[in-house]
Amino acid sequence: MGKGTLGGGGTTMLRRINVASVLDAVRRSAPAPLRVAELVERTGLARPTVAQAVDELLDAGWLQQHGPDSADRSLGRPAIRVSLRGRAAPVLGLDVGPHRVTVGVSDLAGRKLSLVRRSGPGWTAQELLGVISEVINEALAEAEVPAEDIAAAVAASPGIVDEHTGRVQLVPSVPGWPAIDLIKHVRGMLDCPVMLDNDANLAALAIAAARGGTGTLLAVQWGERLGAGIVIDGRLHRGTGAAGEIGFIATDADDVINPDDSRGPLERAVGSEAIAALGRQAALDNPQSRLAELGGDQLDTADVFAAAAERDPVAQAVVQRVARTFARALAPSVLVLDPTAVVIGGGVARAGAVLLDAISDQLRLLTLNHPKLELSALAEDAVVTGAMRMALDEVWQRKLPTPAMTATT
Amino acid sequence: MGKGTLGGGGTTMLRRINVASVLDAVRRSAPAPLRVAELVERTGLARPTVAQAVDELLDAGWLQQHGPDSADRSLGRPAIRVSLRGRAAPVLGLDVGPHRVTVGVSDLAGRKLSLVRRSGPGWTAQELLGVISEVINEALAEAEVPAEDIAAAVAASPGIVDEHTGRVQLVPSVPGWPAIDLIKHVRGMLDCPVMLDNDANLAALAIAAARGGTGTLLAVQWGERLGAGIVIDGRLHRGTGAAGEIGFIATDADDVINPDDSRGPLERAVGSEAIAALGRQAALDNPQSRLAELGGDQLDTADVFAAAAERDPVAQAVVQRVARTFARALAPSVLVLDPTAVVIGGGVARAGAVLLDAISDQLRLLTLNHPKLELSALAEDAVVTGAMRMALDEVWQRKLPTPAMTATT
DNA sequence: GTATTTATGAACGCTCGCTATCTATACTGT
DNA sequence: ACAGTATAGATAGCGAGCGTTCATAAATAC
Repeated sequence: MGKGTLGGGGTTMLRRINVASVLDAVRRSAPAPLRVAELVERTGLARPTVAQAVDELLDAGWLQQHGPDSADRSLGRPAIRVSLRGRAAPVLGLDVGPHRVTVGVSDLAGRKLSLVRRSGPGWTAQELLGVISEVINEALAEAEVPAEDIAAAVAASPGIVDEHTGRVQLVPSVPGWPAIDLIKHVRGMLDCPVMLDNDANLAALAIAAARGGTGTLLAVQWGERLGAGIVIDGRLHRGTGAAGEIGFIATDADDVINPDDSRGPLERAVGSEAIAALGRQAALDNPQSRLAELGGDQLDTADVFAAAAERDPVAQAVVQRVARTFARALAPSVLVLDPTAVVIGGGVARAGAVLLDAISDQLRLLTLNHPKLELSALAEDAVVTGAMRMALDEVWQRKLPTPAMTATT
Repeated sequence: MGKGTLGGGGTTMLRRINVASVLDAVRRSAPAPLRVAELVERTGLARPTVAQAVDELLDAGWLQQHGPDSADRSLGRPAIRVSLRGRAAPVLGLDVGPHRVTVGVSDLAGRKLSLVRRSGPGWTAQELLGVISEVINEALAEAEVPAEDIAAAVAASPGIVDEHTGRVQLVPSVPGWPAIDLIKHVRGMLDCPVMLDNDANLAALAIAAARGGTGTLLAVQWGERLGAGIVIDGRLHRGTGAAGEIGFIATDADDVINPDDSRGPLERAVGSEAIAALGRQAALDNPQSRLAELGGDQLDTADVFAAAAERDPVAQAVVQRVARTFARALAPSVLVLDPTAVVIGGGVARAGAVLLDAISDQLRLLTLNHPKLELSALAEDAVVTGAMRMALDEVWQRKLPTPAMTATT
């Protein structure tokens, strides 16, 4: 950094671009190590250029050198192979909910270094901050990463999050929640860029990453509340900040949103609470049914799906009704977005094929292109994984210099 | 172009980047001409670099030189000023519908050079091709642009368009429509990249461009049929190819899509035909009303809105019902997309404030963030304008070398 | 043990952009 | 009318980076 060629493009920018190009090539093939010759081929650069870039990246700690692996025996002199040194810039993801705090630490290549969960019976806002600190420290210790090494952190919170101020706008069902300043708290521990985002958004990001780069994904988080994240070609769609709030979709012809109510019509109709309530009612009306047997007095959402899986007609009717309501609510968005896939995660996703097939049948009647309908394979880790993913994106975007022009407004 | 440094990034790429950077700066300030000193400031490059780039661009015909304008008298030697030479790469936009063909030619800076419309009473597919040729030639003549100069062309067609093959998938109400190969026909006349896209998409692109760069736009085209285009931060959202098909949103609790029917439930409920039908029925039921007076036997969509504007309660009830149905259908998508603005264009948009206010009232009851609701200012030219816009984007994307890395998959 | 294959390392020449200097032009003030 | 001054354009020298080429090292196959 001898000369301060601040904004524009000089010859030193060219070097940075090429170094970035090499780093990017290594990243893409992670975790497989690459030979220099392969880098030459993939980047299209000349060998000395690549070699120089590799040296620089090795010095800076972004790459690590592998000894010639015994398995890779070819003719000629064995090649030096390099791969991403994940610990160069580990990132931290944080999933905060009223009843559970999860923290994950990931290395640059996206490998999980640690994952720590802590559940509790509903903390107050003050207690929560203490728990968060503890869990973060545990996760750091397990990953053997010092706090000051963390290059970026992303926290997930329920509710609508203002992307820039990092404040929670719409309140989840915890008193004092919007008052706590998660970003400030985490930044006090980590000294790195800290971002906050909606949990459904982050889950969507994780699922999209697992599915591969392109296409449009609508990822629904379905539990007590209902939210969705939209990922288009790898980028999160935020709208003005409240995109994906499917919980507030009206279900009845006369439904109206009450802004003071923290739950929306669809949540009241098919949230896990509502499903359990429907089940209880059906069990009361049909005391002989398998559903009534299974559930007993404390009939649960899971019981409804279990009974339906056992072909209990009463439970099946409930599932049918839930699926119909959900599909009718979602169909307009599917028509408008025309997503490649719709993935359902969250607690209700554990219902499995019973629910999925019913929704699929309904959705097929209401849409033109029928997107793939799947259950999230990531289960409850989706949100933390997405948080780590977003932190990773942040680090890479900072490191791989987006060529000046595109950024220029 | 001395050495064929094919893919990678050498020193010649650097030059290209800088030239592109200069060109981009000129483009942004179009149509205002720029002094070299201003270019130096905006690009952050050194003066000799800019000077060389300007020379090169002048030689290549992308820039044109202005004499020192008398108005701009400052101290010192008068500066040479350069601006975009629009005719360096003019583009052509084409809007083809069953009853109307519109062709526009635009220069690089987005100035319209010509716009030719031709209406007819429903051509056959074969006649249509002939009409298209004629109108294109007229537009070229009026713009004084030889056909071989056109750098890109985009055609708009109703129906769902496969982005890559350029085939129309879903059939509009013209026999033989999907059989005609618009792209092939136009390419035969122009010898340049020709693309085909959905008309609602292109209208959305035009409206988004008129509104300015960022944000999410949901642009509804509301006529006999209903479609919408989605533009996110200047980029069109296509989904798997059929995004924005709001015409197929179900309106009644028992609606189901019939894939063989070319019109969807919402179109049957609130398309301009349906509005007119509702009006006729209301007039029959209330022969004394202003609506019945206005419309007479041949009651029209426009009559309904005219009567409503004159505060005829019968017509107002019809408008209210249409607005309610439309808002209920659109609300879920507004919740999911959370757009910055919803703009309504197409024939029904001529209804004006009467309809808009009614929709706005309904939508306010059903969404969290209330997007701006507006009527399209572009009226019937939206589609051609969008087609030209997209052709322009294509030209610029080809000319401003997207730096290798971002493009690499 | 020799030949072959593959990867590494160093030296040369090219192009490009930046800094600094010089020249050209027109307005302004006396 | 003439000199002063301020701004813009043209030119030369410097430094940095990339690409090409040649020589060298290491391991495998015959």
